[in-house]
Amino acid sequence: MTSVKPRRSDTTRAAILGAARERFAADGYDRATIRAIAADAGIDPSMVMRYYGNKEKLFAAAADFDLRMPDLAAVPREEAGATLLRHALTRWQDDETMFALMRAGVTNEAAADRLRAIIADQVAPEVAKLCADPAQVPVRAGLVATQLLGLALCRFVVRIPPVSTMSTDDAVRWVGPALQRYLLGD
Amino acid sequence: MTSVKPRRSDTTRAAILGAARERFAADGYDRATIRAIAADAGIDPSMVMRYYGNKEKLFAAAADFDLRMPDLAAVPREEAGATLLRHALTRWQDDETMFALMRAGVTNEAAADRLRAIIADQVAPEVAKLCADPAQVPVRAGLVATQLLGLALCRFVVRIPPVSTMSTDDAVRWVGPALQRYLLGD
DNA sequence: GTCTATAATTCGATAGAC
DNA sequence: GTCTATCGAATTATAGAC
Repeated sequence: MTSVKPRRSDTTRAAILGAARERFAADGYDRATIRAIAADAGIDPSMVMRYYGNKEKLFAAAADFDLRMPDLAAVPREEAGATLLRHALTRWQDDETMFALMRAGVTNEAAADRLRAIIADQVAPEVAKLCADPAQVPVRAGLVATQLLGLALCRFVVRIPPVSTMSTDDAVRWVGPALQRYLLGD
Repeated sequence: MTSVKPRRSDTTRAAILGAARERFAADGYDRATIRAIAADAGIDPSMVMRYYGNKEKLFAAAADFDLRMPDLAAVPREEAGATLLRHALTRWQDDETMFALMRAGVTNEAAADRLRAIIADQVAPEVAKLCADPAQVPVRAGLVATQLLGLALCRFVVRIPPVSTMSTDDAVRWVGPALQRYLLGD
C-alpha cells in the first residue's frame, strides 16, 4: 500500500463539499445556508467556516465545474451539434454543479464569472477546432451558450413541459440542428 | 372633467409597484428587500406591507408580464422567427419584468409558474397560428422558450460577451433562423 | 394614510472549551 | 479536530401612535 491513511479532516472536507454542491444546486446561493450544508454533511456549522473560511470561498470551491468537452474534431462534421448536445445533457445529470452555477449566476457575480469562464475556457476551444475564421469563435461559442444554457434552464431548472419531460433522443433531434448551425452554419 | 382625482394611496401603490419591479429585476427575489423597495419608492417599509400584505404577494403583483406578442400570422412565413426575436429583444428592454421573472424563477416556484404560464398563454397561441399539427404546438413553444430565455440569460442577465454586446440586428441575424426552425421547420 | 418602534427569526461569523 | 455558545447584523412582519 503506497497510499497514506486519509486524515479525518479530508473526509470531512469532502463531505462538506459534496453537501455544498447539492445545496447550491438545489437552492441557489442565498437560500443554501451554511447551517443546512453542515447538517447534510453531518457536522457542525462552524466546521464549514474552519475549512473554507466563509460562504463565498465555499461556493468558489464547490462551483468548480469541468464540462469534460468531447473532441468535436473527432466526429463527422455534420454530427458536431448532436454530439455536443448529447454530451451536455448527460454530463449535467452526472454532475449537478451546472445547476448550482445557473441558480447562483443570475444574482451572484462570482458565479456569473464562472459561467463566462466555462464558455471561454472550455467551449470556445472546441468551437475553434471547427471554425475556419478565428474571429468568429467567440460569437459562435456565445451562441452555443445561449441554446445550451437556455435548454438547461427550461428542461432542468424552470422545468417547462414538454421540454422538461421529453427524452434525451427527442431533445437531441429537436435542438441539435440549432447547435450545428452555431458551430458550423452559414 | 370626468376623471376622479387620484387618491394619494393610488400614487403610493404605483410607486411601490414600480420600485418593486426594478428591485426584483436587478437583485432577484431574495436580495430584493422590502426595505430597499420602500426606500426607492420614498415611503416607509410598513406601507409596502399595508398595501400588498407580504413579500410574496408583492412579487405576484410586480411580476405580471405581458409579452405583447406580435401577430405572427400577419407577416410572411419566412420572417416569423426574425419578427418574434426582434420584438422580444426590444420588449425586454422596455419592460424589465422579464428579468425579474428569470432572476427569481430559478429559485422561486411562484416565479417559475409565471414563466411557464407565459409560455403556455402568450407564446403557444402564436405558435399555434403557424403550426399545421396542433399536437406539435406545446413542443415548439417550449423550444422557442429555450432559445429565447437562453438568449435573455446570456445577453442581459449573465452578460456573456460578445452575445451581451452585439447589436440587435446581429442578434436577429444569428439567432433568428433557430427560432424560425422551431416555429416552422422540419 | 403614514410612520415609529419593535417583535420574532434567521443568518454568517467568532471565541473558546474539550 | 470537533463542538458549544453566542454575537451582531439583517430580514419579514406586526402593533399602535399620530
